[in-house]
Amino acid sequence: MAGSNLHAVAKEAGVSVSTASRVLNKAPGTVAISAATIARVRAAANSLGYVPHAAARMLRTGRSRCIGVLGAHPSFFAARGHFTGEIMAGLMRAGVELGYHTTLLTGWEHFVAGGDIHADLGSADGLLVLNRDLYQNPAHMDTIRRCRIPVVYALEHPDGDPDVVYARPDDEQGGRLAVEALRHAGHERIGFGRNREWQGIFGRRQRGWETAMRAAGVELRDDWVFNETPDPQCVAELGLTAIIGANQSIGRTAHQVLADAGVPVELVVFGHLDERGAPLQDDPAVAHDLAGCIARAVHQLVGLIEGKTIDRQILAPMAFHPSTTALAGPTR
Amino acid sequence: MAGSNLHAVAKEAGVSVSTASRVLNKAPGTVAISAATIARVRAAANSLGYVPHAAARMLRTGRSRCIGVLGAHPSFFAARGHFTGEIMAGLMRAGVELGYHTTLLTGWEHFVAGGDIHADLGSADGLLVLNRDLYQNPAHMDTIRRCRIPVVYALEHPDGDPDVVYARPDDEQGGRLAVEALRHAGHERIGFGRNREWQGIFGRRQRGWETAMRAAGVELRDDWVFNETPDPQCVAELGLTAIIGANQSIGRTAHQVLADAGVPVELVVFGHLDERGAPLQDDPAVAHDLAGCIARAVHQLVGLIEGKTIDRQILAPMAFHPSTTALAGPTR
DNA sequence: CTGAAAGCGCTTACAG
DNA sequence: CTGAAAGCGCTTACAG
Repeated sequence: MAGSNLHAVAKEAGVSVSTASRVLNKAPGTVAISAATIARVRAAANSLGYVPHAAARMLRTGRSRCIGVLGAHPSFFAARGHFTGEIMAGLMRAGVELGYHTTLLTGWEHFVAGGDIHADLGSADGLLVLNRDLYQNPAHMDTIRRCRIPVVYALEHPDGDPDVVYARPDDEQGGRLAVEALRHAGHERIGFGRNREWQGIFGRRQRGWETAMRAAGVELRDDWVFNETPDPQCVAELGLTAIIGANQSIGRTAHQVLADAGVPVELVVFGHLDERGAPLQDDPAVAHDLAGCIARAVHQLVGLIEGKTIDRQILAPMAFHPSTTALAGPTR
Repeated sequence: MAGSNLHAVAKEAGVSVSTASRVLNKAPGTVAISAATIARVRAAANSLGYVPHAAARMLRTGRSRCIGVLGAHPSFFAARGHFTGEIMAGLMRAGVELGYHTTLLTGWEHFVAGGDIHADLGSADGLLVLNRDLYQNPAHMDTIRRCRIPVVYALEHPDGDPDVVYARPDDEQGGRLAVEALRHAGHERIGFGRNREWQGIFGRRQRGWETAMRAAGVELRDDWVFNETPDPQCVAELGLTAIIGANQSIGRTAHQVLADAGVPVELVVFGHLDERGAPLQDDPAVAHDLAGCIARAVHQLVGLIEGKTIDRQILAPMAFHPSTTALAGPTR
């Protein structure tokens, strides 16, 4: 790199290495140093383009200012969709804010193959887990625990453990929001479409729907929930006039299938926002700020690393975004 | 981490730290060590769960086994599309193969804001540039050069510099491929649709189209290329029977606009493959293996870092993927 | 074939 | 207010 080290800076400033280190590292006021010394060391560091050697610092302090991100299998990242971009945006934003690096733990594949992730985690001060396969496997969890570094979960997280730290969208509240929007437009009989993926997230969205529907005094039946694609005849018989899609694709498909079968329904989906906060889908949607959520998780993690008190369980509220055309009322 | 160090391993094995280090690091046969010693050190390291301290090793060797990835602004990652996922997949694949970590240089935003990226690059052995804003700015290039670490470009790269190292899809060959496919179906008058984004990539695709068309003896005119959306009347007058879209969105839109105006054309787009190598779009497409390309770029970079001889300019061939329905011939 | 020693660059008690 | 010294864990000439 730049090549100059503390020794050179100290020499240039005419002070000892210790003093140079103190000037450059200690928060002003924390330690007594003369103003003249401070000025000379700063000037020397500047003129030499001094950049602290990260490895040396880490060896000494035991901190790398680097967090590991345990994502999913590459094929997940390679899946269609907006997902990865939001995650990246959140990671970078928080990294810049906090002065931390972000390492993709490329060892993940080794890890799930029964390999040893210790080497990969070795230089991370903390671990951000974005992966639900992981914590559902006790052996994997044990491996992570042995690393003895703070762990924060985003997106999905182990349930029922009060010590777990996470930040995620409030999917249940999102489900209630979707019901509210449709009820406001006059709908009373509202179905819920999901699939068997993402049990945690889709499950919470469904629970929100259930809660809001029950609160509105609607008698729910199991067949108001469909998997993947609804049966138009069944929807017609149940008299559903609207559906909520646990994601955009499920909602879109269901909407289309029903329309084609002459059973039109109104649709609200769970969707995404773009980087300017505008909804990414044309359908009316309940959406979360995923990038913001990831960024908050990183803040939690750095808080843990640095021993600060933090909110250990963050639920980020979702918001309803109407489409360009207002929600229509029941047509049947 | 695990807490045990070389010292502990050496003690357990009854050898010196030097010997333990040699056993654990030198390639077998490189250095003379007795078989018994090797066995004892290996056993000790295993039983203690020894993991080398990355920072200490780096401080000593000056190598971090970590490469920096200078991507784009988060808003780019957050854009719709398949892009980021393929990049991630390529990075992870190569990282695992080569035993290198991958650091997202979160300092990019600081960098373009005129900040100093040295601190971020400090611990990277090499730099992968995925960003075209960067090398078009002399000041940024200068900053990178001062880091004195090897640099490899993927996706886009500076033109005309014979020393530059890159791996990217062969877009020009892809353009020729698209023409071939359409000519094979009987088309002779083939237009090209692009926009003003991605000058480098779209320009090369266009150049491939030009080359193949000229080679086929077709007299090209400037108005066979349209920006964003074609003028149906113009297309009809020119007698174009097919178009090539520089990406899927441009191609799709143009195809639709022309069909709506009663000027149907056959369409081939530039597209993507999913992680199993299947095309991601319904239209007939010329597609590249972007993840593979990124992985090859990482291999180049690690080759440079480790002083091996490498292919300095890699052009990965693209392939034509017909859709489920074969290409139709000219209809007008 | 093996070990003792130096040193990578930094931070931090400790001693003035 | 400042400096000399120890030591983080490792690798590698150097000397046996």
